[in-house]
Amino acid sequence: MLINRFAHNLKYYRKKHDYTQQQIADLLNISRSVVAKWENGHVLPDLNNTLKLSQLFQITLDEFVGKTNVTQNLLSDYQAHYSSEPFAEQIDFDEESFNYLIDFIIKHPSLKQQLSTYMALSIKQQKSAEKIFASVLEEMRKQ
Amino acid sequence: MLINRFAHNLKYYRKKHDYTQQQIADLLNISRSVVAKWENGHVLPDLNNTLKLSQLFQITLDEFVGKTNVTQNLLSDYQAHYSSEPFAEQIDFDEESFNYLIDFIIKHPSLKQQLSTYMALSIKQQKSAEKIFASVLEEMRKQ
DNA sequence: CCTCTAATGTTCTTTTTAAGAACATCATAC
DNA sequence: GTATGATGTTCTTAAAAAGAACATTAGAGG
Repeated sequence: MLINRFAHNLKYYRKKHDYTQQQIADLLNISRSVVAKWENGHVLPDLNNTLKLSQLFQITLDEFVGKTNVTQNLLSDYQAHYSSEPFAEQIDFDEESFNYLIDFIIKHPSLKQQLSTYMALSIKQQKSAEKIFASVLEEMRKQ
Repeated sequence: MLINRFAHNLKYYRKKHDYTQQQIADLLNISRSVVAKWENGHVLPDLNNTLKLSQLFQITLDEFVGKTNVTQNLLSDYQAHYSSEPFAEQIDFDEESFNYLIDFIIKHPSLKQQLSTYMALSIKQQKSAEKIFASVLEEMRKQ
């Protein structure tokens, strides 16, 4: 979902450059609450402001909206490693979403931490946890 | 002016691909006259439609809006994006565990599916889900 | 622990801008 | 010249975002 990807990326790059929302708002001559709504996925900005933000952060628009496969070089390493079946086909088939997944995790340290915790659990615990996650996610997906 | 550059580029690429305005409109599920207004610099499209157009024409968003200095090497982009703290150190120091994480996800399709579901939630829902996951994982880690 | 302040998130109203329908014009083939 | 497909414009409506005000959170310092 574009609005989510944009929200994540805006927040990520803003913090990376150590700006407050107010500072961004001042630079764009808009209200600070608008920046908050962009970052929380409530609204999308117009093209003008999107372009200005990309220039401010010195990233491409494609990166900003999560279009470019910025992790492609990393992924090609894994493709080489997993060139035998059946995983090669899996990667090829889901390449787009898989890239996004990697990028997402890189930008969400807390998620990465949770995944690390999850991986450190026993298999049995992992299965239990997975059932819980599945239920939670399914209920939320329905809303 | 962005609106002019966009207009010019849209018309150029549409004709290059031999589409009519009606065909573009059909692909985007919008009125044909809207495409005309985009092409004549009366209005700018939203980000969703801009992205769809760039994908349809297989051009970058940056080219579409006429943004300059877009030709960076993909690898250097990747390194630049992740080279500053705290993520550079994280990648450097945790590269092994990051590799393991990727490896783990590839080998657990159900986990990957759940992550995809998670990423498709709204930002608000993601935050709620994350709190639940954190609690569950913390309790399990203690056992 | 509490307090304070800066920073951020949300809601409701207003504003702005774009979408759409209808009409007008242009381009091209015959 | 006509006909038709394609495109351009105008006016109204709709949709989405902006903004102001309020609410909540995060973190520093005592």
